Amino acid sequence: MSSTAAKPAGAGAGTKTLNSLGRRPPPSSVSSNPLPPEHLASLIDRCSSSLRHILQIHAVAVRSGHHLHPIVNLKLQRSYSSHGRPDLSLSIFRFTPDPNVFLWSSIIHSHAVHGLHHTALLLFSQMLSSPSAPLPNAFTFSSALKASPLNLGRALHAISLKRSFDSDTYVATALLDMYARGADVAAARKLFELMPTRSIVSFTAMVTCYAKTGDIDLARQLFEEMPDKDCVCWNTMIDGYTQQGRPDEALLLFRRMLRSGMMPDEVTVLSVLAVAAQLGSLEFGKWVHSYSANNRIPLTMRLRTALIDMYCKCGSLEDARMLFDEMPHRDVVAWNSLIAGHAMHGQSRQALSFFSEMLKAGIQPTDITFIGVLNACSHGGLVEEGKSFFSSMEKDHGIEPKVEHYGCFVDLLGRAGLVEEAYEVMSGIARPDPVLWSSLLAACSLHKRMELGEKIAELLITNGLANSGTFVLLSKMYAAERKWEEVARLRRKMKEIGVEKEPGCTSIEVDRKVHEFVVGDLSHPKSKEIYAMLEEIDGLLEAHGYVPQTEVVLHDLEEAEKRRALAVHSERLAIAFGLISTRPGTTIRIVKNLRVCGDCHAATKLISKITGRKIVVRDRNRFHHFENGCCSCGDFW
DNA sequence: CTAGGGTTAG
Repeated sequence: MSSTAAKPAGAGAGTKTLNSLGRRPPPSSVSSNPLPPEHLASLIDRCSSSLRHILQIHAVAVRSGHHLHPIVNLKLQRSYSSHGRPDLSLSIFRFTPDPNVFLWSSIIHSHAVHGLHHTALLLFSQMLSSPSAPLPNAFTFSSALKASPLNLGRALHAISLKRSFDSDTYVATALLDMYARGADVAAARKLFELMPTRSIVSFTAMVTCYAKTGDIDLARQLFEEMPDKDCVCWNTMIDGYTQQGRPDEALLLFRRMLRSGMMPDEVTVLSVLAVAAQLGSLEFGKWVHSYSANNRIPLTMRLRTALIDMYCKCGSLEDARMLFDEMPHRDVVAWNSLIAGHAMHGQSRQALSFFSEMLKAGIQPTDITFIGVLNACSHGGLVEEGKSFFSSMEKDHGIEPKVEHYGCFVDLLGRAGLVEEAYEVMSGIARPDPVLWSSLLAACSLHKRMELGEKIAELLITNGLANSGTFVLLSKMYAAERKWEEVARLRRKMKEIGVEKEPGCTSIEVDRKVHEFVVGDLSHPKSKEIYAMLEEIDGLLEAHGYVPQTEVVLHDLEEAEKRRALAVHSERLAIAFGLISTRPGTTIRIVKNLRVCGDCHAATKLISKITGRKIVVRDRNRFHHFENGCCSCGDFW
């Protein structure tokens, strides 16, 4: 056997490895420990779940001089990688005198799976250029492909053809995955169709490709054609719907998965929690939480963080906070969720205090952290703090503001009425995003800055960047000034270029069932009771001095008609349904797909006072907590 | 003894 373990260089190299791990160096002479390498290898297999044990076995291997035995060495390297320590894997590799093709393939793979694509490719190129290194085989190629971008991947594809690796189903699937990542659907499909044998894995890779490029229906079609389904392909399909913003279909598929007897894993739960978060469905989110606890899904960092995010987005900061406090360690992602969560609930001071706690704990913020921080400032109207955070992100933390940060910043200035200043910030950006202009337009609408608003809207419309929101905001400004002919002109224009106003829709969850309402909805089985309740509320509102803000209505109607139009907004229907179908004193939680309208905001404040109910409203932008006649947003939103 | 599909935060 040509084991390298006997080479004298090995022991010295091993000493360095251990020193770099901060462990005691081995004795200078090889110990008489009789553990044979085969025994060590099986020990590694059996202790693979504990990094501590692996480190101990590594020490024993060095003491007995077997650490460079090719199998022991490889298994140690793989163990470190599977524990998320490619750094330790690399250190083993560096101290191995003449790595064989197994170790080369494995070290490239270790970096590729951890997203360290650059290092993986660097190692691959070292392998190709080093005269003493072995020739790469199909294993090496499939690992290198995992780290390859489209252009390099095409070159590797050519070499694969030349060396007939393409008939290897693993290489073929890795190629398919490479094209899928590079969004070359045509190439991926061709590979898939020409594959001699299609495994469940290659099917899943193709389904992923369709789902990621937005063709979710084609993905579904292929999914249904799969002869066998495992947990991964269910997860792919469920998450595809989630990512495309089709939570209802994700949910239906999840239910079907459970019925079929397939056991969900952590990834399924992560995806389904995102569904709960999208729907704002606290009951369902809680059900998923207890489901995962009852079905032995390990409560990993990722799962805890996804739960925190779900609880924030479903309106329960208390549950989010409890989970956060129970975390054994908190990484930046967990902090980000907590900060963003408090920002979206308008708890700006709390969010900022979490941010400073995080810095004190020595956690480096990321670009995402600053989105939460700037959002907190924006929702709280904290202009000076916002400016100072915006400038400090690059200065103190070396994070260059992205378009999203400019979005938050422009929003912050605009909301506070500093539209000119916001305009100046925008002018300083090379390629301002239409989202930024829309945000500024919203500020102009809010602060009745007609002239600038018109200018921005024109800019958006003439550049083909306008969406329904652009027209609605502009219409709102004209309607406020009673320029009905302008409003009508806009409506014609919308028709002409085929933009449709997104219909407002509000949902409420009662007894684990989601009820949806649109404006003037009569389709609910309890419509009669709902409208009776609405009428009762209207009477009470009037008695409490409520005056409808008819200026928010975008049609030139009689005053009485405007009032009627407002009274049947989707959020009112949902609240009325909540009042008749939940116990007195309980909190009513509703979710609206658009921003809550000014009139409904005023009415909801009063309803909370009259009925003594807390009402939590999630709109497109943030949460409003109504209690005893006040809203947590302080009427600033 | 090495290889292929799904993963959280705005």
